[in-house]
Amino acid sequence: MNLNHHKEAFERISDERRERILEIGIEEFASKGYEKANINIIARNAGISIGLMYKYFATKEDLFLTCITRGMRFLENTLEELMQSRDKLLVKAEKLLRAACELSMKNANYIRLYNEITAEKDGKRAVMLARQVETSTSRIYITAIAQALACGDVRQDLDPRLFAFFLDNLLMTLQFSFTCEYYRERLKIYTGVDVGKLDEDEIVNQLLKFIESAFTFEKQPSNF
Amino acid sequence: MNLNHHKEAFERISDERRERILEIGIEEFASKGYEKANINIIARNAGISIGLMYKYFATKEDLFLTCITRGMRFLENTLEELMQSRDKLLVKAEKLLRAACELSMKNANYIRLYNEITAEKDGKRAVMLARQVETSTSRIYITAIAQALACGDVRQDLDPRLFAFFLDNLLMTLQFSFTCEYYRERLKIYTGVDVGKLDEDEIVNQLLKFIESAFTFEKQPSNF
Amino acid sequence: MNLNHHKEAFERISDERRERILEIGIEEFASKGYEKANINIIARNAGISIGLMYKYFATKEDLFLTCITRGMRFLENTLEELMQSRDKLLVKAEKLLRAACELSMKNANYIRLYNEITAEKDGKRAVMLARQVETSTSRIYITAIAQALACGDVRQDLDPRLFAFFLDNLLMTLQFSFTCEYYRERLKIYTGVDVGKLDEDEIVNQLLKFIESAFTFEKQPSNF
Amino acid sequence: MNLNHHKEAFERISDERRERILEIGIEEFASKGYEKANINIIARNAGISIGLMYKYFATKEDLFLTCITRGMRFLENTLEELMQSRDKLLVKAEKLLRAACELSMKNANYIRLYNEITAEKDGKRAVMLARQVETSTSRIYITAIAQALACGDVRQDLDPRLFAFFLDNLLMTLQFSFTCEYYRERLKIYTGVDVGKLDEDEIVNQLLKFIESAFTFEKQPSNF
DNA sequence: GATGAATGAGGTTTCATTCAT
DNA sequence: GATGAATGAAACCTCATTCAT
Repeated sequence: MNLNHHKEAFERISDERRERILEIGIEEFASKGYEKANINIIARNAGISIGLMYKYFATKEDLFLTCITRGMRFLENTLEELMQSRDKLLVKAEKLLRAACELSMKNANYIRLYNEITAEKDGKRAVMLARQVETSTSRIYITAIAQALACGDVRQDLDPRLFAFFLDNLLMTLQFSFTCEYYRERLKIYTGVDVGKLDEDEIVNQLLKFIESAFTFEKQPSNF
Repeated sequence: MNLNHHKEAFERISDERRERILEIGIEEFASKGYEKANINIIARNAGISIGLMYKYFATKEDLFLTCITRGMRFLENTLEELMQSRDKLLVKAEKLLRAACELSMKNANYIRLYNEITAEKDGKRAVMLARQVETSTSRIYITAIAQALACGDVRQDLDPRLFAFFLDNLLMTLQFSFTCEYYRERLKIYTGVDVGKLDEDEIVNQLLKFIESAFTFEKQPSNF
Repeated sequence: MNLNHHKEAFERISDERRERILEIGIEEFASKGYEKANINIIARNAGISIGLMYKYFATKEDLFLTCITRGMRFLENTLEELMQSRDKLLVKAEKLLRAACELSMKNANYIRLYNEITAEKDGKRAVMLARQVETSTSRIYITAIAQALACGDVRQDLDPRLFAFFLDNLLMTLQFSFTCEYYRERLKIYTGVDVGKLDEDEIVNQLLKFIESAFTFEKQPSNF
Repeated sequence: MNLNHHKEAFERISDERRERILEIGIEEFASKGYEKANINIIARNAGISIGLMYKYFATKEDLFLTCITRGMRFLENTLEELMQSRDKLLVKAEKLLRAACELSMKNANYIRLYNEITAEKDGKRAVMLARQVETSTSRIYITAIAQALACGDVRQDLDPRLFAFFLDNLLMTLQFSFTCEYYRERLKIYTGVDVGKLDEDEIVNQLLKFIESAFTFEKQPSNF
């Protein structure tokens, strides 16, 4: 699995230029989607010639993949930082949710980019992208839950892998709901609240309750 | 909100042909995405000329919207049928999860199509699509949860709208995980199990636990 | 020179339907021009099927030519009627001008159709059209002027053919100026008067002066 | 009123290429009309790719408008040069007529292009084109006639705006008659002379008489 | 005679990619 | 290294015309 989708020349340029190209690329791909994004426009907005762009990236796809790598690494780093604390799982979960809100404000494009790749149709590319993006993230979640399980902090009948999966599903959709057009409208429909007047704290609090109960309570035999 | 995106002529043709066009269209849009889908290919595969296609639909977008309407209505009907029983909420939830699995086998393309529209980038179209797709669904969930709340079947501190939202998030991602390339690989990474060898029952069972606890247990004061 | 551009079947239908088809056709060709006119729309507006249209006319061009024939014959008849009086030339001229105004109100589409054919680019079709439309008209003008010349009603140094030509040029452009989009705006620019507030009588009076002097006064030797 | 209908890139290319593109474009539009003109053919004939054509012009219409602007500016300049002399009106008129003949030989396509726009059916475009083409021209004529009126060189009862209008009508139709297919055949019919054997001088001379008398003689009371 | 569903060639436009300078 | 002019395949869409019923 090679994460390098750029040519050598791209490594030799100044950090500033490299950042600018990726930032502009992410903005374009996140706001228009892969197909509608225009590499000529990215080059212009980044202040370099299209010819130079092709000195850095062999194809549009390679530029896209490099943007993805960059964006997803950022999200991953944010996650890693949060999760390496010694907090209990649900404290981490709360931090995660708060961080998700903050990311949605400050780094919406990274999340939109993530949304774009979750809709990838090409089988091979989807597999490659998923491995690149999800491997490390999933490990972090699974490990944390496994630890919590070992400590007895969570219900003993849960499967760490699957509960990690459900947890990430909730986090992912929450982030999409704060940043991506379709999901934003969907959230509005569910809450009945107009966009902009959304009480994000209330959502986080309720989701926290949801997760907390899901993770901690085992069902007792009942007629329920 | 007009759900009719076809021309009159489309209503006059045989059911068989109408179904065929939509089926082929859904297949194309679901497998390639809107931009890469090719209406010439859809026409050819549906066994009609491109000119005739344009007698039925004014634009590629209209064909797409008609496919969406068709696919989403199917999913909605399936949901409605399930939810109109007098079962308790968690029984319904289990039925939902089982149905989601079945849908993913038999009607994968409908779900892939849904996945495609959740990545819509154009603001106005996203809003239109979300309203068309989510309005009825959200109402069904919210109503069911509100009833359960009234009956005391679920924890009293939950917000029906938000819990409906979380529930649908879990269901939606589950379905994507069974049908869409990226999500499938992601699920594989989380479970560590090779695609095809997936024990879907185990996933459903765990998710059911997850949901059940989330919905029924209120946290008691603790040092947790 | 065959003026029949329709199939036999077109002669066998009721006058009413024949009139309707031509009227609608003239409307479409006059308002959109030949290329943009849509024969399917003409059929629909005329209340017949497109198949039947092709029973009456072999091609779009044939329909167009039949519309032309019809419209131009009407203009020709109007002219003939006016000119067969025993009035002096300038009285006829005045009648012509008044008639031109009236035609522009009541039969604008015929004149717009005439305008359309004056822009014909295809050499052969242009020749055919000109012969069909101008032959009789020109003869009428030339004859009238020749008679006036013989009677001594007009200056003796004029060439009847060329003065007929100039006269018709003035009449034709006047009619275009009352009915065709470009010429209407052009007239507005020349007169400085807003469309609709145009004093058509004043224009006719001035043009009459213009023509009268042109036709009647011979230049005397002068230092002018 | 923006006369710039090209993209920036069109300004950066060599004069030679710019001229070639416009020349070829004018040729195509003049000979086939707007609808039938084919930009792929224009590009090929101009020796550039279709992609490059679209680097210069956003749409077919923009290319057309740029051709128009170019052609009409040429005609306007020619007129301006002629009319800025201190000659008396009728001397100018004669020069105009002679120039019209010459233009018809050397720059027939410009006049054919003018003919094409006079048949414009779309209201808004017609208005825009008329303003672009006729504003300056009309002013030149009107001013010249107003001056002649002030000097007593022409009859005192003429309206400068309308007589300018009539004069231009005669000039315009004369030019069309020398260059445009339909009008050429029409002229042939009026004169009875075969194309090519036309005595243009005789036409000009007669038209000069026509105009001269129209402009200089006031009708005296008569029983005419 | 009458219908209108069906055809498909052809035109406009986009944009990833190349390459001479 | 850097430029950006140039390419051309490919997609959407229109509409004159055909033909089975």
